[in-house]
Amino acid sequence: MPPKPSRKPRSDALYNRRRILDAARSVFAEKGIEVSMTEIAQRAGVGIATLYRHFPAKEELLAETFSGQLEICVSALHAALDDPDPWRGFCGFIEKLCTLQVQDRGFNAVFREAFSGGDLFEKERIRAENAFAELARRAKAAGGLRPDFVRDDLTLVIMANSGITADSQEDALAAARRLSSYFIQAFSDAPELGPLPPAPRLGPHPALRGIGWKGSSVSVG
Amino acid sequence: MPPKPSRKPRSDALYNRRRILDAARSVFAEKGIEVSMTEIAQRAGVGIATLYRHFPAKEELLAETFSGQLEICVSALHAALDDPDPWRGFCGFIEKLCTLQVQDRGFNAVFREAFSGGDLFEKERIRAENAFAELARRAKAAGGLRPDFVRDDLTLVIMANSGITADSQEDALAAARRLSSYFIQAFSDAPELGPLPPAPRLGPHPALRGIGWKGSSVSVG
DNA sequence: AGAGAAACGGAGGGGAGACTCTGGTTGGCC
DNA sequence: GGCCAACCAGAGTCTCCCCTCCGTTTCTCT
Repeated sequence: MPPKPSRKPRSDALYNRRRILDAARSVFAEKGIEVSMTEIAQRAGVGIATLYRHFPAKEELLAETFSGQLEICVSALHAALDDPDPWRGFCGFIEKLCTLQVQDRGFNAVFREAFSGGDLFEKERIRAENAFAELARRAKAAGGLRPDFVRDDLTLVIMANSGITADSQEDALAAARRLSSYFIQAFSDAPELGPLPPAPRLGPHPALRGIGWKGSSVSVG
Repeated sequence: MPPKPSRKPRSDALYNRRRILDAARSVFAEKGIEVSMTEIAQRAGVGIATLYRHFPAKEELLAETFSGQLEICVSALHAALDDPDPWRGFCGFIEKLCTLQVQDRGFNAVFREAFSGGDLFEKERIRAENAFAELARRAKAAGGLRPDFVRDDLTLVIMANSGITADSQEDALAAARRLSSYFIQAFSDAPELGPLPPAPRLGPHPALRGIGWKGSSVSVG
């Protein structure tokens, strides 16, 4: 189809689009990608039809919302590649990845999905995987990373980290830090007993839930 | 309420109850706890009302279905405590735990929920946590387990392992084995570069999905 | 074998969420 | 300033899922 020279979009449309994306980012980050489109529209202060005019399906809203986060991830990877010490860059990237992932429930889900078979960001994922493979190669050559580390271990880290949840940001962050620290020590080819970050408070937290059935306890009615 | 001396249940009722539990176990294991009650009833070969007669709420069906799995877990913990080498028992338990969890998607979700704040198996969870703390104490005292390992690190392992998925049982099992091996090496107080289990094939697997929106790709209709 | 209660099965109530249809409203170009 | 298309908003549809009501079947006890 030829590029229809449609007039440039109206200013209110651009304004609403921005508001929708901001609302979606914050709501997805806080509650995950299962929140309803209605809730996002309310948070953005627009009608549900306006939301669907800009993003005809939820998946497109997700893609648009998290492409920025993905860019942050990719630039963290490039920063790691620019580090003169590849092993230090590798460790920093693992930590940054875990941190980014745990601070945004929506990004966590989308990112995990992308690395476990989804096709949402397939092109970007493959580019990032290749860059990471290069980082791992250098870290093995320069020393620090164990030689039997493989590319799929990155997926393992992402999947494992995606399981981390807590009812407060601080707890989740502490858990992600501790997990990444354990991973890094396990990935090291000369493991010494380095100090771990403080232990996270993970459970029990009676206020979480999240499976979604009706009754809240086992009381038989 | 006094124990009403109701007559013993009918044979067909017991038969159906057994069929329902078998079907629930297999369907939950295969597809997770989000499957509909209708699907479980069909798999069991009973009507939906029969299912609800035996288990008035989905939560009760889950509890009944997975109490057996939990028992397996607890007995694995006791076996670990009976091992004359506490560190070996500890490592075996971590591996067994990861294996059990990844082989059953339903158990994975329920177990993860129990350890991250749910109250479904709260009593059993607390008992198991205390037993595990004793195992960890012995493993520290006898040598093997690093001294800064804490009880909540068990929750960390469970949460991390709950993130593992793959589209085949073998891949998931391989991933869980590799993850638990990494964990054990990170938990060791005298880490030596032991061999890892073979690397898992985790992604990309185009057939997974699991988020649950309508459109399957980004094609604008 | 026959009565009666327990169990069975499917239709449907109630709610939630993704997505559209129909008017009213407003910004951009002449 | 005026026209008109683009835009906005809420009510409505369609589907799915948890759970219940009621007529029918089947087991059990005598």
